[in-house]
Amino acid sequence: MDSQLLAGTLEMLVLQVVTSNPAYGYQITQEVLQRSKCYFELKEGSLYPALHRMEREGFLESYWVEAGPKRRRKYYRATPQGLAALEKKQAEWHRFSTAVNGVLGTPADALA
Amino acid sequence: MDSQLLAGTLEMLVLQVVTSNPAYGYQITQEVLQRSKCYFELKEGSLYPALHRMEREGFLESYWVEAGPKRRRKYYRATPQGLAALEKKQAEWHRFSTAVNGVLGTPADALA
DNA sequence: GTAAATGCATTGACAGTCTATGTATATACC
DNA sequence: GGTATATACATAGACTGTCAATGCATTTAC
Repeated sequence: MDSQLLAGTLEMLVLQVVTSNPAYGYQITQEVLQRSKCYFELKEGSLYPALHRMEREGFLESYWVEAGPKRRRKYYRATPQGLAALEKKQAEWHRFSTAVNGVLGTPADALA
Repeated sequence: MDSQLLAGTLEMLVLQVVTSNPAYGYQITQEVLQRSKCYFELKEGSLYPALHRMEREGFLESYWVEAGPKRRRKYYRATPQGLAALEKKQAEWHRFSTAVNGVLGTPADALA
């Protein structure tokens, strides 16, 4: 995983995951790990600041769930603003990757 | 242009451009602008530090060319190490974008 | 003659991820 | 019973890299 590259996409990835279903921190790391075929190994130092940031921005809501006598999980789900932000970020990602491939001269049919 | 996204790819884009032909700073910005269909508007504050950084790392070589009685252009070209770095960055970019699309659930045939 | 484009470069602000650390429970294995 | 690993949240300081702003100067178009 390239952390420089991650910078611009982390929020989009997290939003995408919690849009399918509400999820808690550790679960999000596992879900992203799995969907990316072990490419993205999210670190706590990146994930939690991002979650708190997006909650402050109104993209996410959170609630606690008891998961055993002494274990709590903090679930996050996307708000309507979060959904809108996700769509915007997806469109931006598409423009960006198209632009990069344009500079690289990559033919479209090489992108499988 | 999203500057967060740019972060991880700027060096690759510059290397790609000067690999085709040696180029000077302003020319690189125009070439990237054109190849990306006006998506990437490289700023001096990003480009020049990157050029100097890559020259220090041995990825680029530079030489001055007179372009008029009182105008000089500083051309950059990729070294063999720069070429190797470019190939590595391209492979990393490919893995990265594949991973992102995997998380987004984007089907391969949607990537044109 | 004057505005815009060309050309190189640096500085300080800012954003975002990383490593390292802290605290604690749950599980698997011997 | 003990120990290592996985689970679970969170923060602090280091580090990297882009940005806006600025500076200086030449060339071109009107």
